[in-house]
Order: sequence, then structure tokens, then C-alpha cells
Amino acid sequence: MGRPPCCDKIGIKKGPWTPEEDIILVSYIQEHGAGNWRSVPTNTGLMRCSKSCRLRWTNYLRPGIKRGNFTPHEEGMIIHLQALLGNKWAAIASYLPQRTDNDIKNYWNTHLKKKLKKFQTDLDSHNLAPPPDNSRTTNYDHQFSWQFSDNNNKQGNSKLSNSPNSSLYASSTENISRLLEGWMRSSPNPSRRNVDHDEMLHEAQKNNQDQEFVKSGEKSWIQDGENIGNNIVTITKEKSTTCGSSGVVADQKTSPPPFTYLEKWLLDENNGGQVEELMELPMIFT
DNA sequence: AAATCCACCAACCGCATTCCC
DNA sequence: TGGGAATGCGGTTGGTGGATT
Repeated sequence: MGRPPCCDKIGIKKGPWTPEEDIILVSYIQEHGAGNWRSVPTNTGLMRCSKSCRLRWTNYLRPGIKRGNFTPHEEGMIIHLQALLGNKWAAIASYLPQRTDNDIKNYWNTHLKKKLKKFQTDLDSHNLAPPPDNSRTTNYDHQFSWQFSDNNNKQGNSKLSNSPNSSLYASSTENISRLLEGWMRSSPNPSRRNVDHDEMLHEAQKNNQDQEFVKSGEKSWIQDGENIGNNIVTITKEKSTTCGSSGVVADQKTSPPPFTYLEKWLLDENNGGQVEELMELPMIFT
């Protein structure tokens, strides 16, 4: 309050970044490291505010960023984590180290929200009341996996996968990032991927959507990147068992699909390779 | 072929939190 | 320790390009 936004200053440029600006920014960060953003515009001569520089770096220029199609496993992770954490995109992004919070947020808003909504609508229209016991597998699971595989197939033709967007400039951005990869690995502070997972557990505890998750979510599963996928599946199993026996599936109107479907989908053999692929990703938690 | 619609996503805005003097 | 500045984060907007009419 009272303080003018940093980007309102006279002479501050807005709009898309040019390759030239990117190169300037990347060279500067390569030399001085990420951080101290306020000094970036003055030291580089970029007509951008510090905020804009930071955003450009964290969302697009930072090495190791994966662009384009989200894998089914990534989708599953996002759905899972969104159900658990809410719209904490930065927190969710910390589990998908190659994706930025902005990317995940966009993907959620443009794809996943629609998918889940459609799924919910279909559920409603087919009046598929959840069976009260563990037997509830066939209809829901079938429909859910159908829904997702269908959409994932369609995605193959989408803008994302074809990536005509990732045109010449996008690939030049990739190249800039690649230039930095080696340097970044040795960097002690890979900007921002330092979400406090204790706090997240805390958050999850508050969010009683998933008490079982918290109970079974020993700290180690979060800290040990290699275990993330497995633990989520494990936790999901527990959750689905709990749901099944206690019938905690009531508020489907507002909640995402029960974890059971996600579980099946995550466990689906078609996704097996991608799970492994994800588990091999470098975890940048420090 | 032109006009319109729609989906996507990069970038901005503003509030909250953290840092530093 | 209080206040201002810097940084982080989530919501929203606007430009662009493809699809449809």
C-alpha cells in the first residue's frame, strides 16, 4: 500500500521477452548467480523490473525446465497434490522439479480442471452412485481411466504436443537453458525449490481432506525423492481402503474424483514406464 | 477467403511474507 | 523492534494462433 508497483516506473518495458534480453539475463545470472534481483536491471541495463527478471528466469530460462506435454503420471501427481494441498502451485511444483508453478497452474486451469469437471458431470449424468463397500471398482475406475486415456490420446494432437508454439524462439530458450545446465548442477542454491515440506505436512494436516495421508506420510517419503511415487501410491491405497470402508465419498459435488480412480490410473501398466522415468528425475529439494 | 470463436500460455498485478537496516 | 524494501506466490489478463463458420 502506498508503494508504487516496481514495474510502474517510467522506462520499464513490458511484454514478451526478446532473445537478446534473455541472453543478457542468462549471462548475468551465469556470472553472478540467481538472486539479488533488484540489482539485475541496473547491472544489466535491461529495461525490466526485478520482478519480471526473476519470473523470466524461474519460469523459462532456469536450466532443467521441461516444456510441452505433461505425462499421464505428471497429471496424476498434479491431481493428487492439488486435492491434497489445494492451489499451492509452488508446493506442487516442488514435486515436479522440471515443471514450474506457472506451468502447472496453467495446465491445471486449461486442462485438468475441465477434465475433472467433465468427469464429475458424467458421473452425475449417469447417476453412478458409489457403492458403499470395497466392491466399487468397475464403473468408476473404468470411467476414470477411460476419461483420461481418451483425453491423453487427444492430447497427442493438441497444440502442446505438436509444439508449433515451441517454434524457433522457444528452442532458443531451451538452448540457453542447456548452456547453463552444467553450471546449475554445481550451484548451491537452485533458486526457489526449497519448499518447507514439514510445513506442507502441517498444511495437509490442517486440510482434513486427507487425514490418512498425513498419518502415513512420514517425512521420509517427501524428502526422499525416489520414494515419492511409491508412497503416493501406497498412501492412495490406504486412502481408498478408508474411503471404501467408511464410505467417505459423500461430497463428490465439490471434491475431485475419489483417489481410487487415480490409484488405478497411476497403477495402470501403461503408465509404468513414465513413473520410472519420473523417479529418475533429479530432485532439487535443497 | 474472411470473420469470428476458442484454447493456450507468457506475463502482469497485487497481496502476503520475509529480509534487512 | 518497527518499518520499508525485496521477494514469493496465486489469480488474472491479453496476445497469438488454430479451428470453425
